[in-house]
Amino acid sequence: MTPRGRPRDTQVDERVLRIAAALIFERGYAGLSIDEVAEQAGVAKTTLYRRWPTKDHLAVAVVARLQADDEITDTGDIRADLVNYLEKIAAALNRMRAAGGREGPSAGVAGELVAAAARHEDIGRLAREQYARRNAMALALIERARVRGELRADLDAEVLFDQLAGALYYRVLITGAPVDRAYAERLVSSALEGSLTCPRS
Amino acid sequence: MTPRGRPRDTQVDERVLRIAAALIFERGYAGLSIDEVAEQAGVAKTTLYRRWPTKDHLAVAVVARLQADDEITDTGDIRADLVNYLEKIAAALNRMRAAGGREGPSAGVAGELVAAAARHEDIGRLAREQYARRNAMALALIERARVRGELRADLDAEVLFDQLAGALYYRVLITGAPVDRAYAERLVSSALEGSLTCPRS
DNA sequence: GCAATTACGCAACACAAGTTTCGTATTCGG
DNA sequence: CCGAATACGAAACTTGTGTTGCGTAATTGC
Repeated sequence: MTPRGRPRDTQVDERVLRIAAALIFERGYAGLSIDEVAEQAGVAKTTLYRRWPTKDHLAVAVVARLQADDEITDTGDIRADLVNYLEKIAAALNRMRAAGGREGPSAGVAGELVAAAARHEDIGRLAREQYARRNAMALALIERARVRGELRADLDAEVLFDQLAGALYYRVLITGAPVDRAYAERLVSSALEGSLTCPRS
Repeated sequence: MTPRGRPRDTQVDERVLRIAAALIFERGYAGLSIDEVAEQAGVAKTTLYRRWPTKDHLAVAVVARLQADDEITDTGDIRADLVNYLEKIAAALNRMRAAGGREGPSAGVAGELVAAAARHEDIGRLAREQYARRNAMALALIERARVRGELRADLDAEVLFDQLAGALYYRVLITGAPVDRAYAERLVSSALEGSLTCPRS
């Protein structure tokens, strides 16, 4: 079952992704030119399009390979675990936001990737699978804390994670406010402790 | 201090926005062509670019004019008020998501607008001003509830609103999950009541 | 070795966003 | 009425994405 025809040059993938990463982080998404990548990589444009059908796909591939697989830590202290996890997400978001050398509160490359997921069904599906994987890890963490009595029995874990992750994305993508460890701590405190004067009433 | 030269034809703005709205909601952002809008409106392309310097600006203008100014209701029941407010935000998001006739969990036009805000400093600034206005109204609502004793005195109002609005945006833009009134109720319950087994400990 | 299959490079092309140039049309201030 | 300032229309142009056609190279199955 070996593939029939001439095999692809695997060095091309490596070289192209490296060059594209340099361009996108130096000049931003708009500064990433397919023609320039092809020229710098010494390949024809058709060779690029054989691997990544659009510029969006190439950009997603570039960013995807930098995303360290966020491993989750379970120390038994749900508050600390959540803060650590959110800090990893925030770091990834800040990396993407910094791409392009912007200074202001721009969402940078992160905003373009959201649009890419909206434009192409396959990118959207891929992204949702990634988020589902992450979500499952976080839900498992929350579930363990619930079982051992740290969290309420009638907890809505899905909503809790939406609240935490959503607040980070909202600030980066929409309001442009900063996200750092201090914010993650405020966020977890607020979500865990609630807002009512007299809860469970 | 009347402007010097020939005045702009105000009918053009109206006609162009109407045509652009029809195109963007029927065929999505990619199906919005400047050339086609100009042709259908019976004006030259330069006339469009005099008013909206990029396609992104035109798209933002189209969507902005449909956004009903979300008025906030203060019934004295913070839970009900928050649910109502979130439902209005969700309705606006669902409208944008529906644009383009997609079916799947795509973010539709909403994703493109996020990218537009990331690409153009002025659009980003405008958007942040809008969100700041909305945020201020929500914060005032929360503050009143806090003063009358419904909410905790040491509440972090900024984070609370990020949690609520952020979860909605996160689902629409990132995970593609649905947002409706039932979800808004789960969200408010979770945020208000907290997650800890024994809060204030 | 030979046919089928796939990859590659090259060049031309289609298409849309955005720009430039230039001639003409309005409006205001004097 | 005249000149400055701005708007409009038409057309050519630039740039970048993405496509197509074709000749050539590499690999597999036979």
